[in-house]
Amino acid sequence: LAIVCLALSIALGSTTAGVQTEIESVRKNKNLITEEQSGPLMADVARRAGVAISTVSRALADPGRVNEKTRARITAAAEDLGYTPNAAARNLRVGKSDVVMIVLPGALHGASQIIPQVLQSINRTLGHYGYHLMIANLDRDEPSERHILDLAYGGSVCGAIIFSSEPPADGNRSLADTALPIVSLLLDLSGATIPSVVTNDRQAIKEATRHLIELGHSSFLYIAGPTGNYHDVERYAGVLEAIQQAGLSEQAIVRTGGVLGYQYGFQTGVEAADDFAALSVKPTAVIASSDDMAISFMSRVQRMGWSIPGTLSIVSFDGSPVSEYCNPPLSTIVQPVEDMGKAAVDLLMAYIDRSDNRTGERIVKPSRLILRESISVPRSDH
Amino acid sequence: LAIVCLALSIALGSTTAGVQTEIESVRKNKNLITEEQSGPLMADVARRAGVAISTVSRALADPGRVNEKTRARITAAAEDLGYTPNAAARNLRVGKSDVVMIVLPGALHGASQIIPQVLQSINRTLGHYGYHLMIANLDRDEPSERHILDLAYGGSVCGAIIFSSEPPADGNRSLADTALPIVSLLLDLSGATIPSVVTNDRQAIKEATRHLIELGHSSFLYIAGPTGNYHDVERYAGVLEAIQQAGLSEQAIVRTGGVLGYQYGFQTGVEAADDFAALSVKPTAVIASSDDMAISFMSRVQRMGWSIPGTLSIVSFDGSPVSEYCNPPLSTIVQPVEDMGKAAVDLLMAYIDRSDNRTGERIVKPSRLILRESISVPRSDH
DNA sequence: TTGTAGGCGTTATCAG
DNA sequence: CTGATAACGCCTACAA
Repeated sequence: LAIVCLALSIALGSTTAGVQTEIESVRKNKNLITEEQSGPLMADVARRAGVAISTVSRALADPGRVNEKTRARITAAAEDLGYTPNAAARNLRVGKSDVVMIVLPGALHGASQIIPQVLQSINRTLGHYGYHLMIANLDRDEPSERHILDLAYGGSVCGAIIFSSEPPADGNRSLADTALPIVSLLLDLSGATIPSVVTNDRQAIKEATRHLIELGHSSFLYIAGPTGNYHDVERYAGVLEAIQQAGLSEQAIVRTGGVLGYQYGFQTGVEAADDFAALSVKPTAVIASSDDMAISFMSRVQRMGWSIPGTLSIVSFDGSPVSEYCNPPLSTIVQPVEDMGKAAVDLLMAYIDRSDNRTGERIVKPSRLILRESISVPRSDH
Repeated sequence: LAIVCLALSIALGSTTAGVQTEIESVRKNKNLITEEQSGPLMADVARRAGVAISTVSRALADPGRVNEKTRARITAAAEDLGYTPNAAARNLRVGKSDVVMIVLPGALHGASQIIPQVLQSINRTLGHYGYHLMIANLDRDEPSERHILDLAYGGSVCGAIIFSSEPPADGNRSLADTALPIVSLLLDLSGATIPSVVTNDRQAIKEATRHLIELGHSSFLYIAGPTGNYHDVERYAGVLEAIQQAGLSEQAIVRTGGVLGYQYGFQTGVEAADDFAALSVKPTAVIASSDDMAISFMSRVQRMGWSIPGTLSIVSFDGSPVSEYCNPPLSTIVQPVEDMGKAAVDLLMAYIDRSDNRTGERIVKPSRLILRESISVPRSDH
């Protein structure tokens, strides 16, 4: 006990002998075993300001409802003691926490490049609202999913953002079935009544494809992300629409990739390069569903002797920062990740505040094609 | 109330009429305003299993100290009801939370490439210990730092990992002064009695430099990270040691970069390329303190007509996944990020469990140079 | 082995 | 405008 108070008085710096006894007296009847470091309590602040605990609570939470003079005394006392309210106690009392969790996919696929940006944007926006961010890594195994669900069902979090993955579930519980406010980011789950913030995958890649067609390309290699994945479905559909509207048939596209379970997209790009090499008749343009794939594909294909964009044009999806510094600089569809992160938080906050029942709202933040040197007119040797 | 119970009985699926009344009766005297969704309570489980609340608590926390038969009844009841303990209540009672926070730097510098890996490694290891991970984004401004300190002082977290940044502080509080267990990751803060998990920045880059010297290089461009930064200091020192041991003078090194405040390292690399172009006598080798810098530098310098490694060799630091797919593939010093993340968690857990006073322990996980095609013997035209 | 009772630090209701 | 008081849901001596 002496050590605790000594430390405190040192921290407080100066004439704090009075404080020491005050705190000590409050602590007298505490269980001596549990007693460790925990900081000053609201009771300590109250004592120092010469008011009741409840008044301190009010002064701190709702400064309007307390006399200006006493409020000043109280905040001063709190400041002096370095008081910080105990979050667990508050959460327990009000039945709600101030943390939101983000569920990240275990395998990053193409997403690895943009995760730091998304996290930063989300966390910053949450901070603005006074909330904190908890990470839940979604390895698709039982203990990991249970861990996540415990957070939701145990009241540790008051909302969740699901990043590019399906809602986790174990035997009898599922994130989707909770009353917990949820927003899906990147994946469109609005059909399952989960509000979603997405980009226009299909439209954006359709326009990129149309651009290639206008340049004269008529045969394509499409490098797919994990088959069946929402993004894969949407993006391939976009390519197909452009092809068909140009009067070409689906035969104009060679599909490769599609393997599930790679940690990064790079491996897919490497294999796609081999697939390309094995083709008897080579497409003149490549559409990759992530920058990672495009980057490793380019690297391997250049090493095999093809030149980009001389004999092969390439465009991909993500807009990762590194794409600008590839060789050649990569044409890519830039996702507005910061916008999307912010929008997801705003949407989630709206659901939390109004405690609305969930609707299948959907917000679309358009992506935009950036043309760089990886694209040109097709080679003529074919 | 009826709605709540209806939802519950639907969720439970089958013959739950009895359950409904049980839960209802427990809830009878709850404040009807606060009442929202919150799941089944321990009291509900106790009632259903026909035992006292304390017995349920024991059965769940310490299965050994309860009769096997009643334990089975209790876990069955908990399972049926989909019971998940309330985290806030438990934390309040035991005076400790089960979440650890990671403090991330606001500006990512070179770190952007490895953050997802670190996060994943840390979160996975924490999950193994039964802990959760909270993110604290360290923008260097007052509200943001206060936000972080509230987490620590409010008992929201039971430990912190500081990733490549200085401990945050506001007026009277500092993370470093807390009794909170802290581990520094990447930055060596062991001198300030903060246990640290680091890599051998100096030694690793020294060996890389020595390798360049052995190939015949004797003039270098060093692209620095933010000046004064720990990594910058260490890495430059490593380069210098190698140079001097080879009998060369510090004049053999041209320094560039060093700007603080860039979000990514790419910008630094771009400027370094301009600096390189402006030099009247060109170095034959480049040492970049992050992959980001090296990548954008290569891109720009190649565009200016220099070939790599023909006229210029380059090596950098980080070992980001993309480095393998650069053009040419980039020689880089790979940091064992997953190892380091795991080690940081293990170390933190040790401090939490033993509630040791902090010592200045330091764990070094060696980095390793990977040689790829961006390095060769120097051009002879000089 | 199980039940009873008290308290963790807040907030919110109710009188004064 | 302020003070006393009762929960919030769980854990843990202590008693049975």
